[in-house]
Amino acid sequence: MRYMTSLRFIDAVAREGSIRKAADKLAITSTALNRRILAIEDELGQPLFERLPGGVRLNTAGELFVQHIRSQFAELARVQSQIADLSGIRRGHVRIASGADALRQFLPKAVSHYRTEHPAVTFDLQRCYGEDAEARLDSLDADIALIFEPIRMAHVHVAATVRQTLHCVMPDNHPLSQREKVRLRDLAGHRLCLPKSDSGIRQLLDTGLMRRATDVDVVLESDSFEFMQNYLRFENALGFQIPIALNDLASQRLVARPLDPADVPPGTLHLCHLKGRVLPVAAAKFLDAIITSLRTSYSGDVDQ
Amino acid sequence: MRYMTSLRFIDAVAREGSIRKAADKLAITSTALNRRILAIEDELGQPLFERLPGGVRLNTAGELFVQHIRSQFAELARVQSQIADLSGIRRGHVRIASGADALRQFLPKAVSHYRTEHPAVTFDLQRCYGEDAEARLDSLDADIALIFEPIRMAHVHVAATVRQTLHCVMPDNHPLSQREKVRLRDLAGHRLCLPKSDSGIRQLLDTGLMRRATDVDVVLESDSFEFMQNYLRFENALGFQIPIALNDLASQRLVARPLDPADVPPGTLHLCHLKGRVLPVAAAKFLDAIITSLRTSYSGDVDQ
DNA sequence: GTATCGCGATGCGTTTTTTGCATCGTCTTG
DNA sequence: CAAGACGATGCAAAAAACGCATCGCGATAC
Repeated sequence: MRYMTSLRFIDAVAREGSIRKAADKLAITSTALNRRILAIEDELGQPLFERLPGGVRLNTAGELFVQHIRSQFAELARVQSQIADLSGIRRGHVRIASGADALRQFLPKAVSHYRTEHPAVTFDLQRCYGEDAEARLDSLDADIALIFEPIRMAHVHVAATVRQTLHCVMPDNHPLSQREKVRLRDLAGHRLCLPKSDSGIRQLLDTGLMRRATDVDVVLESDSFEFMQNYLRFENALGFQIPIALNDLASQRLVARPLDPADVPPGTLHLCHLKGRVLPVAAAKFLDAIITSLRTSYSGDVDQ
Repeated sequence: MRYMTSLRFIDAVAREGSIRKAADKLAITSTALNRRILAIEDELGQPLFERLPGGVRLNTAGELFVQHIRSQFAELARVQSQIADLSGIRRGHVRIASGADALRQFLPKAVSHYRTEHPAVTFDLQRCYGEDAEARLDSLDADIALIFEPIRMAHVHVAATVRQTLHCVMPDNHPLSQREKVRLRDLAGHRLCLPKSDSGIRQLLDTGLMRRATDVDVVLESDSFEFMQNYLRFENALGFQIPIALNDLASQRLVARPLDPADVPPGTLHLCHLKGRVLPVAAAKFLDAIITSLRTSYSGDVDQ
């Protein structure tokens, strides 16, 4: 939308922290950009940026205004999506922030399936660490977030949750593969690969291990399950993952066994959007679709 | 705000139902206006207006878009007000839709008092009949509405209510002026002036009269209490009003006596704004102020 | 302490966009 | 059937936005 150019520019400057850098990204000269900002500040009656020697930074008024700008973008997108929906062809753009878990297996399937039905809908998948997913909802850089334990920020709305029992992943010839369930005390004496401590899986494991004071042999920490998955065979070690992130382990000659819920409480995958926000049609429908799809895959474990 | 010009134009065309008429009002030529609209429709990828022989009319998409535009205006006003508030100036504009009742006495006092404290805040008082007040909230033409019985539309939020006992107004030498309270049966044999049937007062009276099947002598109906007030002495008749609308009756040699609540239920004055809307700071503060002021005047009868 | 570098602001000529005028085609109305 | 009002469009003038060169200022490097 042409008329929003100045607003987009301000948003860009706020993000870059420098008029010249933003101008580069926007492919205009810094003078043009500078003057647009001065013009808006003039109309508003007060500055939006503090001028620092190394660039600019939003002041309080600017903070408010940029927030307003972003919500306008989101609103416009919603209305456009709604209007497009009128013509029968659903078009639109869905921006998803997710941890690595859902990005592995579940989201690729879900997105591709949705796109076969609505080819005019495009997607933006943002891989997030820690509470970044929630932050992106907040800054309106994402419409939907899939977060596995825990929810830290107050103003996200959880549309649905999926309980996920932690699984222990191991080579198919590992002694523990004989068992149906793995208990924490079984882990003693085996080599473990753990996710890094900011991951939800790790936190669940830690509380379990803490409670049982189990002595374990952690040989490796990584935030890439990809890596771990390929590593396990070499060391004949144990990894951990939740069902939603598990794809065909068989082809890699791995198996997954659930951890006893008595030892490690099941974690929760949260499907969220920003509280109080009305999602664009495309995003709302996609959210519906994945909730339905999760309900069929994890029937008893989905709550709305 | 300059960047909103096109949006304001679209809003104007939607209201006027004709590009040429809107262009006149906006003091530009119809060609310029026409082209702006074509440009936006082009960007949006679909038309917003149906072209009729006598002008234009919003189509469904346009309906959605104009609604979006108006909410953007309101949002921008709110943010501006909030930003202005930061610098301590507290400027702003408050638009109030009200029935005649509160406009007589209460609002003039309240507005003038508020303006002594915040001289940079300006006001727009809209006198409304029937459900027009609610409609103006809905179309974002008003920030606050004061409505005396009943609330008809679903999407107004009632910030506070004031119970108002109906009073009987009469010349100070009228026989009924001797009583502390007036009962409905006392009205028999006296001449009555009633407000018109779409007024809240009339509806309360009607239900009361209906219930008691009281036989009354209605000599006059008017929707102007001003008129009635000046008329009562001539006929030695009885009028009806709620306390908030009563000003110095003494100077006109009139008195007011409450109707027994057993006969006529007390009415309710509603202080409303649009549900889900965040009011501009100035409007919100003013609303707070009048609620506080009502609380001191009608202590027991104010609910929030 | 000084030179240098990067930043935002500004004057000025140029380019792009917007506007107004004249005019067209269409539809309703008398 | 003619008159009037409406929105659309070609074209020239006016206005706005832009890019270039340059200034002043503060931080940083040496």
